[in-house]
Amino acid sequence: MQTVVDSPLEARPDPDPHAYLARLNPEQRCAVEHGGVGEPAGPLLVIAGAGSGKTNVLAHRVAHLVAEGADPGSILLLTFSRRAAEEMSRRAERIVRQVAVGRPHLAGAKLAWAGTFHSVGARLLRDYAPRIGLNPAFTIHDREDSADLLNLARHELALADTAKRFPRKHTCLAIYSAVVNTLAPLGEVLQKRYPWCLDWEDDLKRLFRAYVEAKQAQHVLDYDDLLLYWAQMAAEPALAQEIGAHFSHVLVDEYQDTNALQASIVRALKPDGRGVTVVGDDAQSIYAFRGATVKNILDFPAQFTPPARIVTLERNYRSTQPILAAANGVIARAAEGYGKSLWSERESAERPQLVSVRDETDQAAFVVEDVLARREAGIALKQQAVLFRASQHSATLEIELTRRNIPFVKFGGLKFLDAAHVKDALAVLRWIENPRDRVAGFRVLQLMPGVGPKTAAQVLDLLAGVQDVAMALREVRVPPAAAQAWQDFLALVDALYNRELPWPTEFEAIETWYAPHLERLHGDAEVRQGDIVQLAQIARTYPSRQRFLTELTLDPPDATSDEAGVPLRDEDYLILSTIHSAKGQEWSAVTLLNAVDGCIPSDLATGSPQEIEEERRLLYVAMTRAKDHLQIVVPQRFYITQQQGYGDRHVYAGRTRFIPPGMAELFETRVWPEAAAQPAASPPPTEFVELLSKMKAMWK
DNA sequence: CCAAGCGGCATTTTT
DNA sequence: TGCCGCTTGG
Repeated sequence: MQTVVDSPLEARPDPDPHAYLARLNPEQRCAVEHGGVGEPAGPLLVIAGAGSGKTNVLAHRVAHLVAEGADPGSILLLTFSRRAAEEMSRRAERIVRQVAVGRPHLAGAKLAWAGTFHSVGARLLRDYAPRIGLNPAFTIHDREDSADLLNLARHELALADTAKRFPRKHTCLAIYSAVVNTLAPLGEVLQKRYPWCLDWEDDLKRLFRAYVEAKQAQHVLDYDDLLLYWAQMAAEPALAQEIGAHFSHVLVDEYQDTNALQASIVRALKPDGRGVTVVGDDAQSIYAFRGATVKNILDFPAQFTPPARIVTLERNYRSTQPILAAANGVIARAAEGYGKSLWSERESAERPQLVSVRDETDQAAFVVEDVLARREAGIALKQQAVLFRASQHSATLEIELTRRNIPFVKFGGLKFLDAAHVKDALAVLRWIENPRDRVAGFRVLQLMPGVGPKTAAQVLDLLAGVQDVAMALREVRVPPAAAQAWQDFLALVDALYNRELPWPTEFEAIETWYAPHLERLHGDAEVRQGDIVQLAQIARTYPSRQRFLTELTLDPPDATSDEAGVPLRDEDYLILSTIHSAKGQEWSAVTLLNAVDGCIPSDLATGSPQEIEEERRLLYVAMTRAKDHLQIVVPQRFYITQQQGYGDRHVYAGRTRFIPPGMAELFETRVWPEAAAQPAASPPPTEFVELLSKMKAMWK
């Protein structure tokens, strides 16, 4: 941890130690300088419209705090994604370096605590584990693992075979997670969001209790635990003081997307709000489904006495004025929210386009044509993004891009870590790391032929509480069919436990062991083997097994591309992204797919007025990603899959309700393909082209 | 006790 | 349509 000497600054006069402040506009500067020198100032809320230089302001504020004497090691910067944390740290550190001229103690300042709520939570919990009765080597379960563990508990409680259908594992987990993240009682959550599960309230309670016990017995934490334990820890008088004092300043980005639990953490760290800065935009709140609540940002100022200071940033540096006008039009029709109108000095004659196409096939063709045209005009593919509401909506386009050999990278949606074979390989590693992890063990054991759930459970029971796992495994009797595979497995376990292979080598041993199983279990073993190789490559970039497992779970690779492996950095590729994953980003040109009712708003989200409002904000977020060019594509015919009443279904859907006819003048409307030009009145050209001989010449 | 085959059902966004 | 989970055959 870097410490800044808290002594009077160098006597040598600096030309202008605050030159970095000159780059900011008055409101930004207000936010950056809030509080001045000395004791941490009172709470600050920055309402930062889209593209208003929010990242820049936050980075400048951090740098300013450091320049004014704050210890960079005691600044806590909480962001929404790791990407955002890295970007923010990079910028802040760069500004600090500029300030550091003549002040050597600032030169190497590093932000020690920048990350997502979850990753910071994980780090703190490992540090404090011994003091709260947690095993510091705990492993972290992702959503799938959590659901699996919940499922094991569900079966043990015999809730699976009730006459009426008990909620499925993912539903159970969603309910559990909602309760934890919203800090609301189970009954209320069921009433509001899962009314069809109301009958099961008591059984769910039993289930969740068993789930919590299982996690504790197995030294496992799920995503929610990282926040929950942190919140509990920070609220415990014995620890609150200490943890709170550890951080002189707490800055939270994207505050509109935090949930009640996260807000409680911030409150617990800094009960009087001194040193707290939160930044967000209520118009961009799009994570209610994850328990986020706009209330957090709306109620923030009044939580404190005196209330938090509010600074609003409305000047947009990103988009052209016509794009902003259209986006403002969408959000102005919202039912509620801070009235706020972005403005920009970036004039342009080009209005955003509403492009009407026949169906999704045409939509894909249009996008490809247009993207290529823009690239010809000098806008690199990387500067162009195609956005959509749901991950699968890009399927048709992905096929077309692949067919036309246009490289792309897709953000959002699941993928890599959810593939069965990737999970298999990781499960081995996780089980070695934490032999009590039943989900991991259960999965690994069943990889062997002849071993099913029953045998696996028996083995795990046998291992429970045993000190020397490798030894205990030797005592296990397995069905004859598993004999050979079992020997190989024991050899692997021995190698991993006793010989203590250095870290990345460990993974190679697993790779070798897994290969034959992969071959046997999957038809397309070769493709999957490629993923394992890629996983091994990723593994190599981490310093230890624990870091690898933790960080992979908390920050899974979020991009997938058409080829195995992400294209090289210097290559040019088109960006495909869900709107959610596009948050905080910007591109020169943005194309939004499927702007039809049923898609935005999603048919699945039209239950309550609040849900519909969130869909509106989603559209707003998508539109405000564009700097220079914005196109909104409206297919006339929309293909629906995965809906009741199966089979191919085309739905004739209208344009999204968020762009009603009254807004037409804000857009340029366009139809693609253009109506065919009049059939040529002139006679067809008579010139004869000799192609045939060329064909032959190719093979000469 | 395992693996394969069959029927029922669902929905999206992610740390 | 494809996943999940249950039933049946070995």
